[in-house]
Amino acid sequence: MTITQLKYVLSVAEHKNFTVAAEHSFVTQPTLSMQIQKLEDQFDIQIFDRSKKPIELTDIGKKIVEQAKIIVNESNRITDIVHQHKRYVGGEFRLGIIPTVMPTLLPMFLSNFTKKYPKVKLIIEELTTEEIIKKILDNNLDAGLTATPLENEFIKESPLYYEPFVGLTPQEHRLYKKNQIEIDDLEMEDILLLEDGHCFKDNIINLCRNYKINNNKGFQLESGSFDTLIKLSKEGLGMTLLPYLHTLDLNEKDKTLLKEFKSPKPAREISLIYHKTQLKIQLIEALKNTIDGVVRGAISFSDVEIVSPLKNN
Amino acid sequence: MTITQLKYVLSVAEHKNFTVAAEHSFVTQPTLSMQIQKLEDQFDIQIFDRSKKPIELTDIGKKIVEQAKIIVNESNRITDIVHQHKRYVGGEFRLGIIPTVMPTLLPMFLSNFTKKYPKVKLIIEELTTEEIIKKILDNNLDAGLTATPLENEFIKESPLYYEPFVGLTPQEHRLYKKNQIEIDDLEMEDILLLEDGHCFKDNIINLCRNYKINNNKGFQLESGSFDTLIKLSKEGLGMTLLPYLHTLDLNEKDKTLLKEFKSPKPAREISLIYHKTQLKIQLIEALKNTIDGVVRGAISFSDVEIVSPLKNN
DNA sequence: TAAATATTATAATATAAACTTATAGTTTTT
DNA sequence: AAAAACTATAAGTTTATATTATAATATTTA
Repeated sequence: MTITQLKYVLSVAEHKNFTVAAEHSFVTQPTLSMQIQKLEDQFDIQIFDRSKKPIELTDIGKKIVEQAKIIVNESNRITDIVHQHKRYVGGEFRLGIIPTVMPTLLPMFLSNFTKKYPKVKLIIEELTTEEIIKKILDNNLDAGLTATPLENEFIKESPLYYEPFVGLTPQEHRLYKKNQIEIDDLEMEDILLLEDGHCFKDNIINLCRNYKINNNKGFQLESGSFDTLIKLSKEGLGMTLLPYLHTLDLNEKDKTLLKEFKSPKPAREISLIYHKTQLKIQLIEALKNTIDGVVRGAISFSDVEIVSPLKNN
Repeated sequence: MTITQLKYVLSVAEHKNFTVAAEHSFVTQPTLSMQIQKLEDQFDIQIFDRSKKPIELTDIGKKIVEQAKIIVNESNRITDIVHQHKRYVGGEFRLGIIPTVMPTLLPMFLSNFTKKYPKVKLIIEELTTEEIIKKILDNNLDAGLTATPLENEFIKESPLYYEPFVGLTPQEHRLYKKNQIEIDDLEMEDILLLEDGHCFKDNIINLCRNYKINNNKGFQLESGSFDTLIKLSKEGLGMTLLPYLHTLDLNEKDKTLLKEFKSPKPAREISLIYHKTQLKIQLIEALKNTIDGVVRGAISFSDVEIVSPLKNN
């Protein structure tokens, strides 16, 4: 049994296909077939049920895969240990970021980070929370930036900042006259939301849920970007809610439409999340500290109330 | 990096000598040197400081060794998983037993066990508690039978039975007339003890410690076997204390000299101990159940008070 | 201090393992 | 029924691992 063989097993278990798994392992398909057969022969078991299409894991195969994950993970940690000893912060780092955080946060820390840690190759993907969690669990991402808490037993969350929601009300809106708004003021019917998949939408739904359950508007209109929502809102189709950092980019005229919430301001918690096994932990720490540094100046609210980003909560 | 290389590193770390480590790994010394060099080159570090005699681990080497232990351990677990799936209980099992348990307990379960699990090759060693702990930690033993509690953070204890101490008083002894004895009756000066290294001796010392601190007899006489102690005792050199199971083997005449303790009887706790990582766990369970079965008939005291086997407690 | 001993590193070479290309054998899809 | 997709097998190459022989170096012993 070799670590390489175990990696091949994990790859096939992930892709349910020898050919694809081989490509991802940078070897040819016969290599993979042979090595996995060797492993199966050695223990006199079948790891995969090749009669099923797509290929399935056998019962014992599932257990082997679980243990293989542990072994491969622990063996990856050796590199971590060496890097830590050399105080070397480098290598690839795959970071997933949710769409509603990406455009505001990324520009704030990216150049800082790459200047400070030039040997790190940051590979950033814009993904939904669900995709990020899945990829972290499958070891296809090293960390993610998402709204929290997520309540996933295998994922560790390290909160970075609390970002209040800010209302944006058009002039003709019933709340326009108010200086500050309250959660009780909100009515789902006249709030414009992002489309499904954005956890920011779930944040808002959770925010309102306790107060108004019905959310059947006369029209259904969901967009993928805040800019669209803002435009629609200004046309009088309803109010909308923005994350605080997004409001910093608005022009002066639009800023007059903003309405802060009364304290404690409802806010979303944005965290760096990563696998509990904490691989590449020194890189994670570096990233955390960099973001902490840039965010501290821009955003610091003391009296906030965290709204969960989870669905069906 | 391969698991084999890591095993070589662990072997050298253990034996502090490439040549000896090679023998224990069943390869030649150049193989070991080369493979370890390859590992060192790959990470561009030195694992061993070869200038020191005997060889020492470098700082980073120590960390590598710790991680290597985890990886090797977790990879050994694959075999466990396969065996468990096949409901196969077999292979080598290395068990350490302390001298004061060996002669009484081993005959009780050995033939039962080998009959029930014919594919297991039990390798039994008589060792002191300290040796057993060390060997379990170094993965040179799979489990041990010792007095507990040991309070070792890496070792799990699974109590098997509670074995009361029984006094043996010669006819001319001041306690001979008593029907039952109490801890307060004991005086270290007239108790014959096993020699150093036996935890049973430490049991007795702990038993007496709270009542009489001074243990300076006019003569010093410590033996390695209970049989010698019994003979000496019968010659009038003092009383002695025996573990309950040992008293079952005495002849009828000697049995008249036995004195039970008043309830709650002071007793030692005998446990099956093994590494917290629980390798070969199904074999450990098998052994536990077998011993449980044979012991249940022979020994079952409900009202006992456990005496610690630890020194300086 | 020199010789003997013990120990690790290196070189040359053999053996074994891992990988690739080519292709056969299945199953699934069109 | 033909084409496509996929896995297994065979033959041959490359790479990795191991051995034997020996050099280099330090440590003991005489």
